[in-house]
Amino acid sequence: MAALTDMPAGTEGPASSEPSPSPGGAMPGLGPARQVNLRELVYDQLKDAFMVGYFAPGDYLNLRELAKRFETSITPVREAVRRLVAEGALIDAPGRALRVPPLRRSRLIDLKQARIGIESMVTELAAERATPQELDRLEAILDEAAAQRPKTPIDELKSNRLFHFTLYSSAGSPTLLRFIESLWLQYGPFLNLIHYTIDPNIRGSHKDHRRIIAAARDRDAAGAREALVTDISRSFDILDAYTQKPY
Amino acid sequence: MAALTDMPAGTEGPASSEPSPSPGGAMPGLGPARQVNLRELVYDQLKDAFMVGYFAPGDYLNLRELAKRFETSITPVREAVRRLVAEGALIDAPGRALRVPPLRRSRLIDLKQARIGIESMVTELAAERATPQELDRLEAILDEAAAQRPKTPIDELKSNRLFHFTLYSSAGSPTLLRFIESLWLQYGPFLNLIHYTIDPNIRGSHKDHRRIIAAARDRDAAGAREALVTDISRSFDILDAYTQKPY
DNA sequence: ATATGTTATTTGTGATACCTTATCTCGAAA
DNA sequence: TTTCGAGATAAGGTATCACAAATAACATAT
Repeated sequence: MAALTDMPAGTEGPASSEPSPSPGGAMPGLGPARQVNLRELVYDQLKDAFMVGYFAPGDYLNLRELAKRFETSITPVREAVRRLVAEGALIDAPGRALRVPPLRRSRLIDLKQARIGIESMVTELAAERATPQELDRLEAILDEAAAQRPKTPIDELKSNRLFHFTLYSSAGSPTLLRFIESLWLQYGPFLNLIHYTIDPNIRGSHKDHRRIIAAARDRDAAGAREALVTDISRSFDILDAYTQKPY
Repeated sequence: MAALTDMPAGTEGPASSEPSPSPGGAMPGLGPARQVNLRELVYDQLKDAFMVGYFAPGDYLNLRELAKRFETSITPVREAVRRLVAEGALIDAPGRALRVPPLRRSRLIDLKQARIGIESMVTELAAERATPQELDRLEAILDEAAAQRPKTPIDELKSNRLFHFTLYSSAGSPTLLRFIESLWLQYGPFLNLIHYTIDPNIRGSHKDHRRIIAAARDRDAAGAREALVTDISRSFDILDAYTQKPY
């Protein structure tokens, strides 16, 4: 079904919500206690799996099998999977089957174009609007990633993802941010190819990332955009070469 | 629950698939007979409802009630609604409620920005790639709409939608097209305000549409983009004025 | 041996019952 | 009169069950 044996652990979310002042004063700070539903839990795990390239293009998914893995009934799995279909990470294949979109050159081109178009737009916005604190935070993410060692490919992916989405958040456009999530979800399965078929040791794009931050500090939107386009283009070029090679 | 009494009828899809040559020769041309599932039917109807402004910002939806209307169990309704949530047309409101996103100025600005950003990008692509036949088809859509009379606001919306999506299809980017669908879905409820609260007789944007076609014929991507931005901006300006008025 | 009809199995889809939680209502206490 | 909490009600979430379609495996006939 998939290329790996174990499902990756979910991303550890941002610490928690701020502790509210307790009414009595002696009481420990308590926060809201809302519980999230199974649908969300399953979706989040599947999303993380996609983002790190757990699934490969062309893979078939099976509701009952997933339900067994998540130890739930198929209902929450079904809804999570349906959402992934809505986001383009999965498609309805002939015969009621659920499938990770297979590798097709035209799709790769389309995705690349969409990623560059939207993410560069959002990068420009972020360059114009990011506060110095936000830029420091971005810098810290890169420093942390650089210091981390040993660094697995998954670590690399996670810090890369963290950097990009932190950047994009500064643009202040929830709508476009959602689309970018969808794009990364669709892009994820290609990472599987990069990891397990092409080159397990592709170098990160720290240079480009630093350039983006520097440009943003100068409010140089065009410069930030340019660096971002370079960043995205690189990963797609690797894949593009792959689609031309005979299997 | 919503502003209207009856649900709008679904858009009549493109005629059908081409008839395949029959094996015997004497047999009438038979086509594939696949049936679509209830989830899709419900979703399509809800989508159309959103697109024509059937729901107003802030409306609450109720699964059981919808199921009664569609004469299905809540399961297909639930999945259709979940998809709409994934697409941003609905949100999970406090208390497990499903709600059409309420009108907020920041959201309006974000949507406008996203629509202009993405749709102008796709318009440029379409201007560069559209075949003469496709441009003729666009022209025909406008002619047909102009000839139609009497023209209800819904008719106006439908031909407007047909024009835009036909245009965008020429860009050849399924990924971006999906995002635009999502944007229109999110924009839909604002139409409700325009229709029933502000001005039921807003004039169409045929001028801009003609300009887009003319620019595309000249392969003038920038010109097409400019006309499109004008087109989109107009509708948002009306709403923008509304958000400043006291209710 | 190949082609074709049949059966079994798998799997997504739809319906339903039950559970949990949020909200509302009403009444008792302050 | 106001406040607060118990109970009632409603609604979404989850688990199951039943169904239908598709596929695969099997068998039979030519």
